[in-house]
Amino acid sequence: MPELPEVETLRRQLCEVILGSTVLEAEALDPKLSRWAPHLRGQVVAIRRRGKALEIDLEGSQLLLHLRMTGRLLWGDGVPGAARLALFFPQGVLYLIDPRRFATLSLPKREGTSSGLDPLKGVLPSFLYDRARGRRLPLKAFLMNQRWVAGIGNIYACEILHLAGLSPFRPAGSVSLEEWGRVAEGIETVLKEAIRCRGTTISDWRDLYGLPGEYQKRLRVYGRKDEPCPRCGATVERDVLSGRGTYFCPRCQA
DNA sequence: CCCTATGTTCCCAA
DNA sequence: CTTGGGAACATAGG
Repeated sequence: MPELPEVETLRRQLCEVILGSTVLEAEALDPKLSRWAPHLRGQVVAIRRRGKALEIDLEGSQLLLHLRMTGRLLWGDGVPGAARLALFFPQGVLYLIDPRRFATLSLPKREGTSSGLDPLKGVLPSFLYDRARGRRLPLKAFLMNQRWVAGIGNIYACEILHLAGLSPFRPAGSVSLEEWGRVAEGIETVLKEAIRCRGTTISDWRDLYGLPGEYQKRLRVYGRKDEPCPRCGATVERDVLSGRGTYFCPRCQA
């Protein structure tokens, strides 16, 4: 579920609640995660976001948490259904909830240059142009590949391309420098606005306190098949691209 | 039963 | 070796 805005929302809320606090005990409710429980102890020294993943520094260890499709973090309030992990703090309990059990814990790899840019730090059109040159994969698949820009998933890719007025099916290598400028602007506009809205709740995304986000009210095309395009009034279409539902306006996304 | 789902990784063919 | 597409992972809901 979570893309960059949702993970960034969680990161900020986790900093409010557990940064500097101490994990007294970790309990793996899902055996798939039991090997990590012993590593989850001690003071929380830092919480960073790497693309869609959270990197958590504890006194004696460093772990990378990726929520994948249905992972959620919830602060306190009794044991929720589909809980896979519980972290006990003096002031409350943090649960990892994940019905499909795709979420992963791992040891972060130290790599700076080979991982994708963080879109919140600014993306240069020339960087995108250079990386896409000669590639025939669809523009939307390029944006969703975490190796170039890290954090964009299916919903926000659709929204960014609508704002930029570009077809998701365009070969990435055919996009001009001027058009990449519109993509870069769309990335910044959409992701920052979505963070201000605390993410997009279409089915099950909730923030750390169980509250839904607000960005679903602002979606331009995602989930709006057969509705009018907010820019030109043409009918929004849905197609499948790289196995993912893809929403776009056939008139103003060239 | 069918299809769909905010993600990543592995396998395979070109 | 590189590129891009599709299946797999596991579960719930329409």
